[in-house]
Amino acid sequence: MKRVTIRDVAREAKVSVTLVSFVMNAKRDKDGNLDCPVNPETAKRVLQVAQKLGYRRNFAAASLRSGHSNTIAVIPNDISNKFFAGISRCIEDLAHQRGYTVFFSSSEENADKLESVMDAVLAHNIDGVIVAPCTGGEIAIRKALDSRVPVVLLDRDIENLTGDNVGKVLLDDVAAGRMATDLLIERGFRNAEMISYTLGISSISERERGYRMSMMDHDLYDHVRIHYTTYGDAASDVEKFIKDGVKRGVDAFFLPTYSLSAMALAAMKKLGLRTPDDLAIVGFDESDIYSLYDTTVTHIVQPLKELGEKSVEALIGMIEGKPAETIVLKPTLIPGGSTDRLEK
Amino acid sequence: MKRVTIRDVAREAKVSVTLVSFVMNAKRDKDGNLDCPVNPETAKRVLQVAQKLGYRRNFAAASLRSGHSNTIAVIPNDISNKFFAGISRCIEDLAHQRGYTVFFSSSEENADKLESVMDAVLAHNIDGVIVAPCTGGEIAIRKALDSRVPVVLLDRDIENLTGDNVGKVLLDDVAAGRMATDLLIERGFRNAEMISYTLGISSISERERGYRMSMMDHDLYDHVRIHYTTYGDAASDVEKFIKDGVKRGVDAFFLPTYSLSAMALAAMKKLGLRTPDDLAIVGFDESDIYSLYDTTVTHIVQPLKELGEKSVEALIGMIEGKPAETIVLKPTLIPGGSTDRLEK
DNA sequence: TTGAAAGCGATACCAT
DNA sequence: ATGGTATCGCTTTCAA
Repeated sequence: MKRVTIRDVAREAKVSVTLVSFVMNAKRDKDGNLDCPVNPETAKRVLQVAQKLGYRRNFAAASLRSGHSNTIAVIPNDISNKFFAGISRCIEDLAHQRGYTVFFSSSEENADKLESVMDAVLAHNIDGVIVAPCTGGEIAIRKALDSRVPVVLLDRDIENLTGDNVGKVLLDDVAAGRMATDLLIERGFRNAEMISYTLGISSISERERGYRMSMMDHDLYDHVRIHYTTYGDAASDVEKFIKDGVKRGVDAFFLPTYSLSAMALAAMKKLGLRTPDDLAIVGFDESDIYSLYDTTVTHIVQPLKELGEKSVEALIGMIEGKPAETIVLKPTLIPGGSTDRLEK
Repeated sequence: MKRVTIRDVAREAKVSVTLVSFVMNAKRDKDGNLDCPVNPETAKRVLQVAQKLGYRRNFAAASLRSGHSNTIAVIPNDISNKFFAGISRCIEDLAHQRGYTVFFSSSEENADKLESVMDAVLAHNIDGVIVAPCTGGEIAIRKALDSRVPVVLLDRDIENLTGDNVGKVLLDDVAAGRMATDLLIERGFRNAEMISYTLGISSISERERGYRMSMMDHDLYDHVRIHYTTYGDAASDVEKFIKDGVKRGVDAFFLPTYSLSAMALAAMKKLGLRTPDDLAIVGFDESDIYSLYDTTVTHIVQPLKELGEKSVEALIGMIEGKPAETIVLKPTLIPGGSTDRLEK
């Protein structure tokens, strides 16, 4: 089955290739009419012939000639991460609806991988990129900007990256940290500590900032303590932090990512600690485990759908020449049993 | 910054575009030498100039001319599904290593969506497709085959789809169903039932077959019972099945997918039932909840890495002209507390 | 080992 | 409203 080209359609419909091209690119307006300078009769005939012959546009040719591809790339830091799995779907839905194809490729929290993905992206004439940058990702992102490809930073900010080709869709991470800590304090857990990653990523450090601010506001400066770990060491470190913490009289932990939350719950199970009796817990992001753990877990959720959709809108806006936007969305706190006030 | 083309490089290096093309496409052999009919000196110069000018191949042009794209598409039924999130990464790693770019797009368990994704895929000159078909996906897949694009069916079989352009990488689902049921019976849970989807998908119906076979082997024919639900109704149906089951004296349930497992555990929590005391449970696929639930949950895991890698290998093999393969991999059973033998 | 030139299949510009 | 044609950047003969 040889490939059907625009020329075959033109010949069969007895019109020029130009006409066929017009028709194939015409968008339907709300009345279902083709909005292009073509006689409706002719257009209909072309459409029928195209259908009959099984014509399919050759993207490579279109992209080569026009310089754009109607394709955007999404580069999460980790595709198997529940947060991004959810967001991906929203991004894809909206982008598709706007006539864009979406291309996913994870950076796996690695700057070199991000750079190689970015090279592929640029080689593919991709019109715009949504990226959750990993540490050191600035170089790769500047490559895109140098090639005049607009970028939306999703979830993680790089502060000294700005310009009319850089949009941002972020969570109000300070508010998230504050919310979590405020709740703990209000419920009587005044000795609340935090476990965090030494990742150098804006979202996490802002959550830390929120925690600190809340503690200060409540005159608990002396109790501020953030324990740091890395991806590799987290499992054992978290267990250690919790064990030591309980010994020292810590009554609550705030976990600013899903992975830390899961590890904390696992560690508590292993250590035979119960929540909120031995330790109150505030986790992050949505997960089945929060509702199925021995006690339901209080956690902070991000507005996935909005994050995804806003980033697509911002990106397509930029592709179409609108100025870059920075959008900051609010988190929500879902209370569970893990922060119930203790009877004294 | 205007785009640098092969011609710019040729001019600067004082060679023909042909030479540049050769050099840019040459693969390095194990000694690091470029395997192409070009003087090593010249090649080196070309490479340097390309580097200096910041040359990047224009994929659209290459693909238009050569007819292939070194790109494969992966179409899972649900990208936010943990099983596919894990497998995606393995697929991407290996494909990338083999010089292919990977393109993900979910069918969301919807035949129309699959068809539209497939259209996009075919329009993009994609060299091959790995797909986990949803019900009714046969039409879309035949489209690919009609265009001579090789396909690998991953995880789910369509039996009457065969040919030298159709590879298959599947789990031995009958064995999975058998394993689960054998374990239950061996541990004394003879009144084991199953909850399943009316999806018409091979993997699930084969798991049912395994369950039935095991029950028959143990002369428990009278106890065979499979409850059916749909995605939409699952949450409430599962709860109902479990509640009724316990009343009727059912002592175990086998849940043949992750989502059913999660819902069963949630339902039990809600109904105040404990495992294995009130009901033994065998779940499917990996999840944090299996280790963090009140009692650890026995479950069956699929060899994600192998599934991913075999499918890439099979597909690339077909792209390069090798015959199609069918590969069936074995599941593993991870015992947990949810099937502990009850003291009488 | 090197180069010239012919397309791949669209789009875009300029005519009509 | 419709058509002619140059062109996008590369790969691929074929010839030197």
